[in-house]
Amino acid sequence: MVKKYNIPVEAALEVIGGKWKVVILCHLIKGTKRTSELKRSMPTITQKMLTQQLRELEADGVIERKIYQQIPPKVEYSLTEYGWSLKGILDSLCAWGEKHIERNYDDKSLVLVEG
Amino acid sequence: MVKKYNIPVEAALEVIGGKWKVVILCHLIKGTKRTSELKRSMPTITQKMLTQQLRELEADGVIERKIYQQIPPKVEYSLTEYGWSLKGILDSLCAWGEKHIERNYDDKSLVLVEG
DNA sequence: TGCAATAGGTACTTTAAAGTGCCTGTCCCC
DNA sequence: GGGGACAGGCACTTTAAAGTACCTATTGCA
Repeated sequence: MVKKYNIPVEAALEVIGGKWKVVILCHLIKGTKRTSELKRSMPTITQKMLTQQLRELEADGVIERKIYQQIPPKVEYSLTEYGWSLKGILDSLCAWGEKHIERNYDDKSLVLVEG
Repeated sequence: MVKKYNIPVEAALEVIGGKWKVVILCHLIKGTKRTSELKRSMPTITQKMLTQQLRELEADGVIERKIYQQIPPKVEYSLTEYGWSLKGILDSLCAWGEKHIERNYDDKSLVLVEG
């Protein structure tokens, strides 16, 4: 039985919905990142959630995982060509988030960590 | 204590995140809608979730609630000016969802209800 | 007279998302 | 030889999101 959508946008939400995926993609849009770099960029994500979300994004074809056969392990994540088709959405979301903060808080350093 | 964001896009997700808000906004972008119209457009949402999400969107200033003092009750929802600043994001999300379905399914009528 | 339509409210329960804690293995450095 | 960096896996638990069920009120209509 195939998943049914009442409106096509639900298909997009299935790929980038949830608490972390958009954030991860916003980091990867700035360039290829190692697992540990991503983790440092997202201090509150757990190792498990990071791996899980990366796996799902990979399964949906929007990111790519490159393993370097070395010790200690090195794994890099980057957007696929298909993932780059999300760039417009991600850029707009980031910009809107900034404007939203400016609109709602006089001093945005109050809401942005290390801001 | 104020909520802290590690990256501004998190502020956007707080407003339009979750299972229903983007879908609701995608309907309202087509024009003002009554509660019952929204409900009919989203057959699987429950009355409670619809009301709850509408209240939150209203509290965030992206939609407006207009009550007509009549019996039976009539309530209309529409985007506020601030809500319209989301138009670009919503349009792109809808378009991406459509392309994603076309990319992943040969026959999109299989995944779109009443499609 | 009894039901449908309208737009909810509220208490409770379920389920899915997210988080915790502990485990692997190898190499380098102190 | 103990600890950290690296990239996870796995079992379990917690919490937040979502869903169910039942309640309000008024009017018109069959």
